[in-house]
Amino acid sequence: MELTHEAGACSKVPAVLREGLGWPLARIAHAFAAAHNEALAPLGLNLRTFAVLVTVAGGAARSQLEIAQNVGLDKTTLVATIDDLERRAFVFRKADPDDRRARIVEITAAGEALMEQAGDAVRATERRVLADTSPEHVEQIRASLLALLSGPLYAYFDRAGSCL
Amino acid sequence: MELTHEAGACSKVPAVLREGLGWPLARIAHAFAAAHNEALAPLGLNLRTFAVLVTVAGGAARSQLEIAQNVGLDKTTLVATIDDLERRAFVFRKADPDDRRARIVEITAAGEALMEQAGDAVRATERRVLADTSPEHVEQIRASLLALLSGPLYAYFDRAGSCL
DNA sequence: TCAAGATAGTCTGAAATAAGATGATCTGAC
DNA sequence: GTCAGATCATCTTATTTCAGACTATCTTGA
Repeated sequence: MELTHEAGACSKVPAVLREGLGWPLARIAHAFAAAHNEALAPLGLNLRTFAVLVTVAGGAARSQLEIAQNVGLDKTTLVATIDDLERRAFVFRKADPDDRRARIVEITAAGEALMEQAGDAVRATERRVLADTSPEHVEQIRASLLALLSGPLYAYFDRAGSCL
Repeated sequence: MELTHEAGACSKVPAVLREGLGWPLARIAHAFAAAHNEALAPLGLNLRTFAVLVTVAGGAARSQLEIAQNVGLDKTTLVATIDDLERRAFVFRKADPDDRRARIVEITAAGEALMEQAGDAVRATERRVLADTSPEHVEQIRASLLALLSGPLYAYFDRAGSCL
């Protein structure tokens, strides 16, 4: 049935690791990230810069800190990420009139265009990588994953540190 | 229902990210790793050293490279990890009589003892973090995740690079 | 036997990561 | 008003990570 590769790929992995959720999650998330990064590389992006770009575009996040928290990045890492995107003129910083400590980050026209392309690439990658899995099943996995956050795992969700 | 926190935790996350599997996987895997690392820290271990320790103990992996591939580590990273464990006398390297290039890594009695403790800690963490999720559901998620490897994602699974 | 290429482990250096410190600014209690 | 403490972005620094080079060894095929 479906688990063809489990034996092949994981048979030598100790039970303690295979039986839990932590190790499978880590490995599969890593594989996913690799697929996305590969798809985004031709555009000069990776999963992280893309995530920041769309978050900036969305406009839901006011400050840089808020962007970092939404996406799941360390504040220090975000500075470098914005620097990178700003250097290439996909976003720009401007002063926040209401709070002179804060910087408002906005997307440029070039950034919007790039984001469109990148969004297509990301969606295409998801489709390609999940080609063997029915949309219903994917949706079910997604819901299950997000549901985990309702439990005690939530305490670890918004920790500092970069997940991308 | 179960998705209480989805709105709270992810409402500001752009749809492109939330709709796919890549970003949720990354964040949740990161949260899981944080929980495990926290639990293992008092023992002087982390998810990576623990994974290597149990793999060595399992004896299924002959060489260092094989350990690295099973666990999902870069070979360079593994050298440092083994160095660390060896310095603290939890494992030791010995010459492979059949291949003088290779080193056989074995666990010590102290390593076995530590592994027992660490295994308990890891299992307890999984239970704690998944307290709100039924064992059947957990098992279903786990099976779904591993099943993804039957598809095109498998190509990215055994890539070089450390996932832990 | 020898050469060519693959493979195991290690080392090096460049890049990425993140904890903590810093300077500027805001907020609230008095 | 002002002072103490919180907050935003950034910088500094120590650590981690990983690609690529390197040595030693094995394998294969002439």
